[in-house]
Amino acid sequence: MKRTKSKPVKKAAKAAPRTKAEQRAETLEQILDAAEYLFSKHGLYGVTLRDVAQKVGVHTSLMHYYFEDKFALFKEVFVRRAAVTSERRMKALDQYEKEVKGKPTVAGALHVFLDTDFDLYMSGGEGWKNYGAFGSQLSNTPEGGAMFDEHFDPVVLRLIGLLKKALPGIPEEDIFWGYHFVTGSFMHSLSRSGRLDRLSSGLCKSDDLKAIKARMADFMAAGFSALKK
Amino acid sequence: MKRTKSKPVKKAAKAAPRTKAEQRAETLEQILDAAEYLFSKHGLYGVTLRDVAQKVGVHTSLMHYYFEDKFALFKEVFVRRAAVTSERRMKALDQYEKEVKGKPTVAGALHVFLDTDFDLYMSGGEGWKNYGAFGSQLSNTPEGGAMFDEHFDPVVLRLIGLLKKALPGIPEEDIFWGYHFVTGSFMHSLSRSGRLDRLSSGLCKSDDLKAIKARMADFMAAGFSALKK
DNA sequence: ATTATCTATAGATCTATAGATAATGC
DNA sequence: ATTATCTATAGATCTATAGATAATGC
Repeated sequence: MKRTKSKPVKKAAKAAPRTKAEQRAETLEQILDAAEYLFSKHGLYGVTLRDVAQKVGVHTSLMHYYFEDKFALFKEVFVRRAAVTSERRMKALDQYEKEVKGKPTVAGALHVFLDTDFDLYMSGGEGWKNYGAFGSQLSNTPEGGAMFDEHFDPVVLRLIGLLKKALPGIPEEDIFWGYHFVTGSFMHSLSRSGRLDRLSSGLCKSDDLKAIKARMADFMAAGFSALKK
Repeated sequence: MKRTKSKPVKKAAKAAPRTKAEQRAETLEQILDAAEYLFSKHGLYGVTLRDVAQKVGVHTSLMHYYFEDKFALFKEVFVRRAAVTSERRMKALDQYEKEVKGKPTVAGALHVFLDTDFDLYMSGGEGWKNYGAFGSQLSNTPEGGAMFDEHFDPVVLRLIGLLKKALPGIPEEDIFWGYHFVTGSFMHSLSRSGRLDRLSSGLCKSDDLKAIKARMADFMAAGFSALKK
């Protein structure tokens, strides 16, 4: 199963970068973008450093100039945007709690947690879409586990805290299970795998994040209410 | 990131198989089991034919005797159990519809669809658990899409049909979106990634399919009810 | 003077095939 | 006589490094 190689993405007539620092930053970003795209399609082991270099339009050995090895590149792809989304969500949850004066609802907290990220993936450009697919693959992977923990657990625990406040009668483990369902659906949505398109004969498009955002938080909030026995 | 090689799994003192057909079947099964395990950990590209051969305890070239190439082996791992689960679920849904005399409920249909499979993964032994992790990785992958479609769409459309009956007022696309959420959570559960264990400080175990089965169908059924506007 | 990029290449896999050997089957 | 398994090996990558060249920086 030979994969079709993608065309180099580097601009033919690149405006000469002024300083070395700028050039470094530019090349780094191009490498990370190319790697992100390729990893999102084929995973860590399905991409070679040569693939990445070719897509950027530079020599393979440059990969080792900027990154220790392939796994270091992979981790950097993960970390680069993980910091952005975590911070955004954390701030949004802080603000939400302030707005509701410490009395959150399940639907409210879920809307903030999910919609904030959906907005980012919807309007952040190709890079963020690729990152979503990249992360969704990783999330169902043993290798991915540890990376998610380190970078996302703080925000997730922030959300869990709000859900506990909103659901005082519910056993803690039920809230974790509820979150487990939420994150599975959310990650699957970011994969935009195209399965739903074929399953529904085109009625729904799996890359229609707007449609998903419009439904997901309320769907899940209702689910939480079913945990009350 | 060198992975630790797993020990060969072949019995030291294997009871000599009687016929060639039996021997063939036995070896095939060992190869598929080993491949299933390894693919579930590292994905298609993260496993070499040599890895599989070593785990079985035979020579690499035997892989090519039994399978055209690596992808053929991968597909066979997928197909082997896909047929089993699809048929089981299909029968269970048929029986359910008969029992309720053509008047299904959302919760009822989801319980049959999900619990039937959870039972299989819970009591089917190591092989089925590995297959669950294998499939969950695949489900968020572009490569996986097409394979799922072919083998699972019929049962899924059977479920969708029941949900439509149970929710006559709801637009068809909402039902597909609801299913999208269900399958994301379900597949994530089969990954048993261990993330939830760490997130919840051990309160929940991601391989506790019994706990998931006890909550998921009702959680999702409540979610569907939120789609009514 | 320092840093970004490329050339050349070693060493380690990996896939796949041809052909030999060992075990079952009439 | 046929089929299961192994030996040996070709050819194609892949990662990683050493050292050269080209571009910026004082």
